[in-house]
Amino acid sequence: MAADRFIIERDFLIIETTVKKIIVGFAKPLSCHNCRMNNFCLPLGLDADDLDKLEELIERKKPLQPREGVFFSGDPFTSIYAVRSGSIKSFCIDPDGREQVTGFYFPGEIFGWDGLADEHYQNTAIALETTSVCEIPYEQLDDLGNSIPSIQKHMMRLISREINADQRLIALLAGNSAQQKIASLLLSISDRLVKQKLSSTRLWLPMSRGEISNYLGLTVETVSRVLGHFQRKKYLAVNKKEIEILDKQALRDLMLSAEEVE
Amino acid sequence: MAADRFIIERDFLIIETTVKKIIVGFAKPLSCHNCRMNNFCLPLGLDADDLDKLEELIERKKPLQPREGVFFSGDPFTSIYAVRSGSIKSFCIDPDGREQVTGFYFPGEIFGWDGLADEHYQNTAIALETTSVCEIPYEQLDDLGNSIPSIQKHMMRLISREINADQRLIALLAGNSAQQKIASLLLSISDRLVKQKLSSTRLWLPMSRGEISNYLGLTVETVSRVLGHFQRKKYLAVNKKEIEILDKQALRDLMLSAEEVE
DNA sequence: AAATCCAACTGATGTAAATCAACTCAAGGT
DNA sequence: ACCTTGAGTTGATTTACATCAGTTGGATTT
Repeated sequence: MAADRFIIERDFLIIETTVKKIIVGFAKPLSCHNCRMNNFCLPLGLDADDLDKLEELIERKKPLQPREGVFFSGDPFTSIYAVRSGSIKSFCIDPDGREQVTGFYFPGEIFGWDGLADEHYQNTAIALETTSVCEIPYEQLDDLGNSIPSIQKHMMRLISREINADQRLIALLAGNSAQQKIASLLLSISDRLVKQKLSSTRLWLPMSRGEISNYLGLTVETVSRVLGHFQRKKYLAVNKKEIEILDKQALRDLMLSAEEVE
Repeated sequence: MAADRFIIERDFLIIETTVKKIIVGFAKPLSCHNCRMNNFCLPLGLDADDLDKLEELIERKKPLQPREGVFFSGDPFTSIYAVRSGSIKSFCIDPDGREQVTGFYFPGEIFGWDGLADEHYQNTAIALETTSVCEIPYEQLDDLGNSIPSIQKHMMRLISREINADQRLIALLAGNSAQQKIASLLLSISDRLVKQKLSSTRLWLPMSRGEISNYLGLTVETVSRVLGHFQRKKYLAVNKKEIEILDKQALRDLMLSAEEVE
């Protein structure tokens, strides 16, 4: 008990007790200027002046605990969000009550656009791990867009990115085998980790096997078996949620053709 | 040969010869005000003044022949399009060269947003039948949006609709059986025909079985068999591309639960 | 340290849909 | 009137993945 102390990890201010760590806030004042992600997040392509104005409306919330929700299906649409650190899963509930994962979001990626059309979020978004997000109130963003055309244009481009991502997923789901789906997801996550200046080959999956299988339209057993198969073929080294990509080219090749013989 | 004459069908001016009809243009000056679709197309929610300004930039192109392209994957992004009559299929080419249908668009629906993010269309869009579209040059639309906030807001809402549609398709592809996928598509098309003030039960599919199967991640044979099955169960009457929905509730029930026994 | 829990993995079996292979039929061309 | 072509359907067979049924191992509780 006497051992409790404050420490700093990443951007977080943390109380470390003998048994666990509790994130209590940010270690330093946050701004897009000093954000690791500013090269491809919301600020991308904005000049310093516009960025300053945009900054004023961004609210940095206190970090989310794992499984904590950002917004829920049916909530009135108020804001879009950027992942600052950690990861987010977004999912909707089918008419028959089943959950369907529609996306995973990593640092620098924007989520929440789905609520714009009818002013209520269609999806629920929850943190997969300890996660911090930047909230951008839409009404204010919209006002800013009306006075600064470059921000407006930028915003449209960001929404369109979501369309592109969704359509890539559609193509993946409609026309690929279990192996191709999983290879594709791993390569996609790997690419996105590079943007965080992390290793492209050693990755840590924040989501469970169940969440992966749901996202890809498979079962947990199949995901498990395919990962096992990739490991046996020395494409991967798998240790629970830790994955090392040993042969990225083999995974890429898998996307292009039917699998070579065993 | 002497029998050639001009006739008018729908909005089209047509030369009728003894053997075939050729569409040569529009029968009357076109405007959103007199468009059958104005209740839920681009104009939705705009007041008369704003609509007038929007109208000025809309180009009504001469009707497209079946299979004719509107834009092609890789083309520079210039415009978005609204279907005025007929239907459009949009598709992309996978890394491995396969075609993947990403959407079907019916009158009043907008397509082309996918090109916004990187200023080149990701998809190719072609007419499934004789089709007329309204072209809205994006640069001008954007300028108009900058001076008229309501148009801006409206535009964002339209893009978000595309996201919602794509995510519904993701959920359909990831978690449903062949029967559920096909039931869902038919119900969706039926709903959209109602907006054209057409029958919700007698419908004509402008796309081939191959295009349906590709869109839903199935094979032509499966589509054919499921339609046959639905016909035997008296859910549908199928005659090539003509479908009559006999038991809409049965199709809806299919979406909610595993199928009842044969 | 034993008991509980749950995510992940593995094996045996079942099945929905893919694949392979005809066959039908309407449309167009010669 | 005959031949070709391609979309659609139907049947037989195969297969990839789901389902069912344990087992394992790490984390949490008692």
